[in-house]
Amino acid sequence: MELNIKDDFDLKVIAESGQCFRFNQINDNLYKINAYNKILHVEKVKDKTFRFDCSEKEFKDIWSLYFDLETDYSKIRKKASADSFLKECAKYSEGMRILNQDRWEMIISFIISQRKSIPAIKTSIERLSKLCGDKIAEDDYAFPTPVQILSASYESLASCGLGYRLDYIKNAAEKFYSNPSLIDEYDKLDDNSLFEELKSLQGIGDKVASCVALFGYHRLDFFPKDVWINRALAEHYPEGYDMSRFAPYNGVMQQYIFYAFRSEKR
DNA sequence: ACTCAGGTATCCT
DNA sequence: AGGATACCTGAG
Repeated sequence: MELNIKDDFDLKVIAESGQCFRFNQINDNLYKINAYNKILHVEKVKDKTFRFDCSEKEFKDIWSLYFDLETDYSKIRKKASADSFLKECAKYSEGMRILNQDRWEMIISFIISQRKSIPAIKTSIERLSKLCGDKIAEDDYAFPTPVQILSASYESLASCGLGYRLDYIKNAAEKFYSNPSLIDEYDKLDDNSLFEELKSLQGIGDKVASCVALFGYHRLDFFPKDVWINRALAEHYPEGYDMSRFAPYNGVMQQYIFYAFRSEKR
C-alpha cells in the first residue's frame, strides 16, 4: 500500500538515530524493518509518498503505531527553536520519529548495547535471533521470546558474542518468563516508577533504563545520556543543560542531538 | 596488535 | 553520594 505522510518522516534519519537495530537500508530509498515478528519493506516513491509492502489491515494493526503516526513531530521539532544548538540539530534531524518498539526486545537489545558499537550490537541481535527466534522469512528471524532464550544452551548463547551480558539476559528471561504479564503491567507505572523497576533488573542502569522507557514504553520525556550526548552537552552546554525547557519532549530533543552530533563528528 | 565501543556492578572513600 | 576500576567481545 502507498501512503502520503505530511508530517516528519525520514527513513534514513530514523534508521540511523540509534533507537532501532533492525531497521536497515537496502538502497537509497528502500529500507527493511524486522519487528513484531514481521518483515516490512518501506520505499520512498516520491516526496512525502511511501510504499509499504503490507496490507492496509496490517498497517493499521501494527505499523501505524510502530511509526507513531498519530503524533505531530513537526510541532515538537519547532519547540527546539527556543535553543540555538537544538534548533540546528532539529533542522538536521528533520524527519525523526520515536518508534513504538517491542518492550521485551528493547530490554534485551539495550542490555546488549552496553560497551558495544552499534554494528556489534546488530551482529549480536541477529545471531541471537537466528539461534532461537522464529523463522519469519527466507533469511530472517524474529526476536526470541523469553522461553526461547531459556531453551537455548549456554554455549550456543555465548556464541552470539554476548559476553558478560549473557547472565543479565538470562536473568531477565527468567523474570519475564515466570511473569509474562509484567512487561505490559510496567506501562501502568508513572515515569519514575517505571525507571526504578527497569533498573532493578541486573545489567540495567540509568542509560539503558532510559532507552527502554523511551523506545519501548514511549515515554517521550526520558533523555538517555550516552557517550555522544555527554560529549555534545559538554561542548555546547558547559554551564549545564536545562531539561525543564523541553518537557515533556526531552527524549525527542535527545534524538535530535544524538543524530546530528554523531553524524557530524563520526 | 591495539583501542574503544550508545554502560553497569562493585568496591572503595 | 560520588569516583575509580574491571568487564566479554567485535569492529575499525
